[in-house]
Amino acid sequence: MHIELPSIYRPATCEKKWGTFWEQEGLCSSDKKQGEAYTVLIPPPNVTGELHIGHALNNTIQDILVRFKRMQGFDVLWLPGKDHAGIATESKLLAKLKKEGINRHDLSREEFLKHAWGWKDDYAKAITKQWQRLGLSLDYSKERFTLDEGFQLAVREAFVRLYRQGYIYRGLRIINWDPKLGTALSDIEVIHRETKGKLYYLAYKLVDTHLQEHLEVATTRPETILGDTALAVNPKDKRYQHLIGAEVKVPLINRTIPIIADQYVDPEFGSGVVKITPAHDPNDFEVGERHQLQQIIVMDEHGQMNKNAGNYTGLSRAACREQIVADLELANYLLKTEDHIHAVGYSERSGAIVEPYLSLQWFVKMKPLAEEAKKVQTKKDGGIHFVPTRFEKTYLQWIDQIRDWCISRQIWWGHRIPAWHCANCNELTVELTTPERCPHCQCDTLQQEEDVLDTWFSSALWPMAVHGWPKETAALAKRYPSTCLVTGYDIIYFWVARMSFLGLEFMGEQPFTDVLLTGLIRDKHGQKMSKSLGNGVDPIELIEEYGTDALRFMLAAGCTPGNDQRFIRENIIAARSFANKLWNSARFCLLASAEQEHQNLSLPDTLSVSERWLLSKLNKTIKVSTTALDRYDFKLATHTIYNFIWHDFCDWYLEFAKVLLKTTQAPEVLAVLQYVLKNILQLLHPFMPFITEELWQHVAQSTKSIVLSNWPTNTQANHDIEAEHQMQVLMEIITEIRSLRADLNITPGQKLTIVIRAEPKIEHVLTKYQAVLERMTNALNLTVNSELTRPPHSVAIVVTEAELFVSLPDELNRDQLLLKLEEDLKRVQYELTRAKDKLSNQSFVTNAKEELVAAENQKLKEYSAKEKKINQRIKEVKLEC
RNA sequence: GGACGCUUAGCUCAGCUGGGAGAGCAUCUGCCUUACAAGCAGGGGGUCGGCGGUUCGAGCCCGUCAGCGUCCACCA
Repeated sequence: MHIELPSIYRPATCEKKWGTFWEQEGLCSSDKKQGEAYTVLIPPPNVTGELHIGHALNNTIQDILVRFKRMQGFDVLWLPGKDHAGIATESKLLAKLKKEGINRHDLSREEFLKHAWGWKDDYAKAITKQWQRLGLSLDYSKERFTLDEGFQLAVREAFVRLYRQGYIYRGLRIINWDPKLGTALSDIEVIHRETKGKLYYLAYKLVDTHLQEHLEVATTRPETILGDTALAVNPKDKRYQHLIGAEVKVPLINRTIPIIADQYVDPEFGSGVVKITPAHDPNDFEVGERHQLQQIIVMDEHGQMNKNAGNYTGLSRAACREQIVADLELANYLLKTEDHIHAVGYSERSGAIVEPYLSLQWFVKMKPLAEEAKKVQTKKDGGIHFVPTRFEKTYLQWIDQIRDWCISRQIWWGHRIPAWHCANCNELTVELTTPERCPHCQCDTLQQEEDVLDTWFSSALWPMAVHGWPKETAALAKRYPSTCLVTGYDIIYFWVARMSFLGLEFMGEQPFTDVLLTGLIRDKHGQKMSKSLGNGVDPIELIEEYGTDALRFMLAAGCTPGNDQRFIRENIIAARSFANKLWNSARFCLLASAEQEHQNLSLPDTLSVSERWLLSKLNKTIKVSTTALDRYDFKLATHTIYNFIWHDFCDWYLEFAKVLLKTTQAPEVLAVLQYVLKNILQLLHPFMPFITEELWQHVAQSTKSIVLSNWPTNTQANHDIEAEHQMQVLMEIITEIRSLRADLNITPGQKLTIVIRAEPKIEHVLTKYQAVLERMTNALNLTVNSELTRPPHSVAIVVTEAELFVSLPDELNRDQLLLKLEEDLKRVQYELTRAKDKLSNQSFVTNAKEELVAAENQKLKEYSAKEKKINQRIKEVKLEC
């Protein structure tokens, strides 16, 4: 086999090739293999736009797991899909249409949906392309969409069942209203931000002025006085007890409202008097219910004041506030204003200030679902395994203060609610399929509910619906629950909890075993990436600049589950360097064996020290990285593999190999090179799929693709203590000599003459590796013998089981010889004292673990020996002088 | 008002159940050594946020304070 590899790895040349290869060969399709099921469902990205770096992280993590498990022999399914993302998509699409001069009001529902599906197709395609560029080994044949036919069935089924269970109801409640988009929102779609506002103190005049002139009432939303139907005080508040039951006039409009007493009022806050606006505040709504107060809605669905607002009809919320404040001031109703910081709710999607709004909506009663989930979660060994575990608390916390979920949305892009209103008898019918006649009055004037469902309602069914639920499919039996869900901690409430609730309700089992939470990717200053700040990074741009494998490796190496990660460009550059390093180490191996018949070489039964050492290190690497991956410790896994490849393999072994390949040891070196390279490629493959596949094709003939190869296991030599020790001695000698060179400014051009006096047990190793030692220390005439004595004018270095005597060029001052020895002595003595101190501490000896005490004793022995030798050398040098 | 996280080398971060402070990048010195200058070799750099406690022994456990950050919560 003839090999031509360029000396720099160029990602672009092989990324495209292997992506299509995997797909065409069906290497990533599921259900082809025997073996335990390993199922991962991609969190379906919204079809609102293209993927960002956060997706790249999340998807890379899944791909790593899935490739790893596939190689381990699991029957892996990684299922792709996309989310229709109701409000998000609809608002983006509307903006786009507006730009094109198309007004939503000119469109029929059908026409709009046609546009929406067109939009969906465009973005779905773009996203798939991005997935492929990231090298994701999804089973593309199984892709789902949260609005596809199967989902339509599943959503209806879920809705109807919940309705019949009494868990879904329709009711007039205060909900979060987005006046910009004209739809209701759930509580968690509202983002609360501390906002500077004003607290207005208003005077409400009493009807019976004998009692008191007026009451002072504080409000942050003065425009809502138009909907006031009472003032409330705390029943225990002595200041106001005599006023309970009295009446006041609403400023400006002079409507008479009562003063009521309710526990809800905190006497400590403000004046202890609260205005009650049941139609525009959730708390007031509840107070209103308790006291049967009238509910006056003063705004329409666009946030404009409606006809109940009298003179203010037609004004926007903001304009109305301004006007009312001015009028109040003019009429002396405004006692004072104070600056006030309070939490204002903004719509997650439109950014509009959310209006608490009385409205007829559909809800899911969450308590019973949440309680079941809590029961399961708090059972010993039960529930979802969160990684990191602290997020279990987050999940339970939400459960404990759960409130009903408003699921109806006044938009078009989504699952239409399967409910029909009868124009004749006014009854409501909830059915799986469109009823022909009203079951109540038999008329045929049924009208389907206009509202659609919250996107997250269908997303909540993801783990079931993708496998065909409500049908009892084989896939469902095999793939539910899925093994691991990888998602951001920011959607635990939106998604994870709701999947869990509905999964338990419909399947009786949690939808996933593990939930791995990833964090956000922030910019280098720790700022959240956002479009408005312009500090985001495009994964595709990174891929083009550094390659997919570098991006993936960087992401994995920087990932600590549950924690945010900063994007540091230097890190991806380092990852690219690593890819290049790997590339060149493979080149070395291939070039070395190019002259040989390049077959799959088998490892000889007996190996030399350096080879045994390398395999021992490899086995440790396999062991550590395998368990790390099983524990979702991507940092440890990447770090371990990186370290093995760069330092053990490249820095040490390949340098040894350069010499050994010219000796009789060559055949075993070649076999080991090939064996280790293959293992390296496999270990790295989940992280860097493209480069490893490319190189695999050059190295191995055994399998068609590295994807199909078996994950390395520890079958070869296990932890080889003897070889590790002997290699350690060789490395120590080399490092010491190099260090000496640098310390004494001996240029590489100057060859050294070195004499090594070795203890008998290591002598044969040093002899065997004499040529290696010579090359790596740039020495001439390196002699190994147990009988050698120190030549004059040489530096002595005492290492484990050997002494080195390095003859120095004449011009070097003899004092430097002494200096070196004395420094060594100091170091050794420091270690000695340390060990002695520890061992003389009786408490340490009795309390510490046995191994620790033994280790200290061992040190004491070794360093004593070294100290003796060094002192001996010092004496000799001094005599010479 | 609750809950949680972070604070370790100039930068970004690891440090598993307590037993001698680590990596990558950056920096300094010397090398274009026949895989790789996106490289090689050799260095320097940290009172692990402060204080107190437990322990023979604390980056790690407990308490407390400070700074930064996130989530949740109806306080007008």
